[in-house]
Amino acid sequence: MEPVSTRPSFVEMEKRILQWWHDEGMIEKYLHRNDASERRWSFIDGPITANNPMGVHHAWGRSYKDAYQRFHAMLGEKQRYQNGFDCQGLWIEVEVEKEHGFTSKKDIVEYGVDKFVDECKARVQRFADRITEQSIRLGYWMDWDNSYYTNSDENNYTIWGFLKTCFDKGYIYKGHDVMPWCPRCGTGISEHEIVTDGYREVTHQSVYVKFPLLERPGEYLLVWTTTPWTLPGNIAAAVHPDLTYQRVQQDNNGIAEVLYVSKGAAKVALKPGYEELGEVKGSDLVGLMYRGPFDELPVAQGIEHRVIEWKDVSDDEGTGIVHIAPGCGKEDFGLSKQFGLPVIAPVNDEGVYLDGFGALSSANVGDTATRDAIFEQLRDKRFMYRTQQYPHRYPHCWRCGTELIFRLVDEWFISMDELREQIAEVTKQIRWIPEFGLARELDWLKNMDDWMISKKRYYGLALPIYNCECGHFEVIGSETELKERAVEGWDVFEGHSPHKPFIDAVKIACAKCGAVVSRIPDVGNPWLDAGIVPYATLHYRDDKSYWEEWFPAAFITEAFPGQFRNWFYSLLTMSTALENRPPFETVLGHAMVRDEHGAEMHKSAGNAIWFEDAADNMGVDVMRWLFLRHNPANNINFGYAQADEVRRSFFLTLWNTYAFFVTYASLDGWSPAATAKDEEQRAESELDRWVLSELHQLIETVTERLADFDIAAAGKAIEAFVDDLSNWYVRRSRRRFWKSESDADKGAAYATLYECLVTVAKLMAPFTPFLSEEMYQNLVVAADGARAFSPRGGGTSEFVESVHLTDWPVADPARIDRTLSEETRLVMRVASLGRAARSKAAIKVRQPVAELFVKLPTAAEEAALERLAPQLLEELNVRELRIVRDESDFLRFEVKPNLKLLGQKYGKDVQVISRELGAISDERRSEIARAVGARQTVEIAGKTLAPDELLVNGREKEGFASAGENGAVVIVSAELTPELVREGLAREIVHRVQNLRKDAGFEIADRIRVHFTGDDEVRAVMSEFGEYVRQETLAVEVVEGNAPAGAQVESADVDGHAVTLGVLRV
RNA sequence: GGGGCAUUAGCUCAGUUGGUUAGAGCGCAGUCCUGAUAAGACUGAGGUCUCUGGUUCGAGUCCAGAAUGCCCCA
Repeated sequence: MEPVSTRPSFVEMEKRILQWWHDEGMIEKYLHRNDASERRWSFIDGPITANNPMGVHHAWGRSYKDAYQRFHAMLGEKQRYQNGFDCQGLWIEVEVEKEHGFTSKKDIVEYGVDKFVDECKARVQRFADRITEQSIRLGYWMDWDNSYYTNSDENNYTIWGFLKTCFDKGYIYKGHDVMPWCPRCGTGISEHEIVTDGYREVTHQSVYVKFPLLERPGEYLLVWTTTPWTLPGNIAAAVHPDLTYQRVQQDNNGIAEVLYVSKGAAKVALKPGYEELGEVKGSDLVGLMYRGPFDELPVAQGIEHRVIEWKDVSDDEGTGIVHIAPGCGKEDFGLSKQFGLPVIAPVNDEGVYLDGFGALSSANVGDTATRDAIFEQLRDKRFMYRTQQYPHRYPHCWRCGTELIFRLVDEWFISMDELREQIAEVTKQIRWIPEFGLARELDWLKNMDDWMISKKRYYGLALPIYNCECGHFEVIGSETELKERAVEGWDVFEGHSPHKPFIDAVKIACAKCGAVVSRIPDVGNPWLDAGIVPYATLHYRDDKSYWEEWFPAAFITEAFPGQFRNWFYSLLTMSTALENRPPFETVLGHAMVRDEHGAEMHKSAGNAIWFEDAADNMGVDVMRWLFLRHNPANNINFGYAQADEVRRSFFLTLWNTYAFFVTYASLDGWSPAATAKDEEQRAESELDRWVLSELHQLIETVTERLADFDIAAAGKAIEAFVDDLSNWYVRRSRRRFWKSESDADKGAAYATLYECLVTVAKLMAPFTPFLSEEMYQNLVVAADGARAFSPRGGGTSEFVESVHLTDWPVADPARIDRTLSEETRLVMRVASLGRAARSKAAIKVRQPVAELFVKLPTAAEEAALERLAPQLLEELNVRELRIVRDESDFLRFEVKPNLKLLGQKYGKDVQVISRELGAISDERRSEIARAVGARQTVEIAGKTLAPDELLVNGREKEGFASAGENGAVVIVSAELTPELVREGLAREIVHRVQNLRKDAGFEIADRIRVHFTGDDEVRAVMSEFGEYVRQETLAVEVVEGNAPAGAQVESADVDGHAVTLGVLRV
């Protein structure tokens, strides 16, 4: 074994191991270790967007992906290890547009769609390569040469097949509707994309407008809108028929005007100073005709404006009279169909007014100048009432940030009418972690609209929809079908991927009228690309038996914000339509990464942590541990402070235990080959038996928690074990390792600690692949123990060169002794109380005390403590343990009602019993305590109480240093004899000599000579305990007198005695 | 506007079917332990368990309402 530094650099270690893995082809060996296995575990990777480098938030999900796959690999299950990249869609187009400084779709067309699409593909490849590198640095072991790309032909054609199935079932239709639209990107944005990512708080200049009533000169409807650009599209005004409206009179520059406004809105909407003339019902206004604000425009000729009724009108904001522009709002469009209203669609796909809008034509609705021009016109035409700054949440394009508009368009949809229920049924067959995921998904399914699958863009799935002018449309389901149906352009397309522009060269003949039909120019919604993955990557089209073998996925995991309506939704929808089966059995969702103070990470805020920086500063094992031990349902506060906490309190604790082992085992020339003969001996050590019991319980727990997708609990169990191992097992066993003779007990200690360390390395391999490998290489491979060691003590036949090629540890029930675990827990608790008692008595632990008195609630605990007394006495530096059974001079008693039992039995009389017990005398209390101890009944407040209906606790009396909890009381005798004081002084001197050795930089095995001077007491101590000091400090002799030159010397006051100590290496 | 979740120490969070003195980690103060330990132990300071009402012998826990925050859907 190589020496182990106690000042490790985990980052350097990771880089060294990464290189070693690479040199040895270790990933390949891992990927194929279970090729011959009959057992399968199917994980499907949700494609990561190959549009930017990977961030630390991706590292969270990828830590889960890697850890669970590693776990199942160690279980011997065959896997596919296929990573995926999401490679098509608007997000990539937007970035490529930015690179070129494009501002609109026209720029793309001028540049050339073919070149543009090629650049999108190139960008995707660039970032896929980058993410691959980063993932490898994370220790993520995947079949990197076999990653899937959603822009692949297979992925696209499999979606074609899905769309064809939908078409055959009659789900596909062309919709004519008002949809959210991004004027910059020139495409519709589906509601799936808006809901969370899209809404932002903005302030708009809203406007109150007067619509003059035709039949009532001088009277006006007051309407309000936050989108003034829609006013030229106004057709109607809607009121709630049951709402009360006020007629008010107000002076406008000397002219009295009568305004209609809902009663509830009047105060907020109206300018101050008006006279109430009366009230009318909304239904009274219905049917009134008014003059529109832009009636002079060519497009408005012949349009009549009237008041309609609409139950959704409220007067919470605005005026209670709603401006209706059917070409500019979803509900408005619905009303136009209901009332047979005409529709004016004012803008083109760039948000620019069409011809026929007078001075507004060619103006962009996104410009404030356009808005101001509209306001100016309203003032000129005396329609303006007033404007008002209005803050509200408004949808924006989730990719480019432009404010969306609502626009009448033709888009293609998958109808959810029939699918909705089926998807819900499929969804219920899946295990959702956290559990609320199921409800969340079902809620989405219940409320979602039809799936808008078209996008008027360039780089994406070519929707295989062929829409003939005769009204007939068809969906092509595969490349072969397209070839068969092609009537022209196949030669142009052949050899290209099914992307624009080449795919568009292919035309088919209309099945109905025979006309030559082009593909619709639209591309597909990118979630189609990701949702088809369980089919496309598993050879659904060309190898059904392979597909059946791996479908459905046992497990998927992603960050859940957004995915309920994105990836999870598209997976469920597509699989339901194709096979009516769940595409995955279990889904683990995790929350978001925040900065170390809980704030959202933003590039602009400067609090984002780059993956590479985190890897180079905290190390990826620490990063993985941070993520994996966290409750996935909660956001994680991620930063260097948290990382350092993990590194110090967990990694270093484990590492130092490991370093301790290697140091002493090397010193003693211990080898794991000796394990077998140590086996018998260690059965005799309570400590060995205990820690092995804990270890095998740990194996059980970690195995079970990982199998149940609860890796955080597994991680916390490992942390707890490492803490016990270091702070109890090693601490209590230290002298066994340290003693100079190499006896059987020492061998047992080495064998035990060795088994613990090697097993923990394996259990941690899915979490911290680097640290585990480092420990395994040194403990097992370097020690040539791979052949000789197995946890069971026998020899293994095969040399296993990496921890990641080993089998998962199996718990040995024979090793588990739960009673011993509990008993040791009791000793630890009593030790803790003992330290507290010492602390109260102000007697430091180095000072021996004569007696420790312990009162325990049960006889079983008393027996256990007596049996394990050596551990306790040594830990607390006490000569004798005295179990206190009856009330004694040290104790007084507390007697309390057992409310849980008494409450159920006596109801409100428990108050009487409680009062009575609180008021009894000390003598009576002692009597009761004795009676309860003897299992006798007790009379309280006229009730006969069973012993278990009272709780008796011992408490210390005044004047004794003690501590207690849960019925256990621990007292130390504070009386120190001169002999004890001298021994304490001897121990103090030993401690100081040890520190001098350390300060002098001596090796652990170095022999020294100790020189001392001091007063009579010191001299007496040295004559009595000199041999003890010598042995403890590895001194060849302890001599009185000043140390020679070159010695490490310290003069100090030790417990009131001036002492000078010097140490010299011999 | 509708629905869901949350609110516990300075910060981040646990808290079992309602039960006796509400916990942990970090941070703070002091003491101690240590030839593996940059770790650890003990003690202390720090809580109107968001508020109001109700059910109950008894509420951090159950119910209703309010406030605040987050999420989902309009």
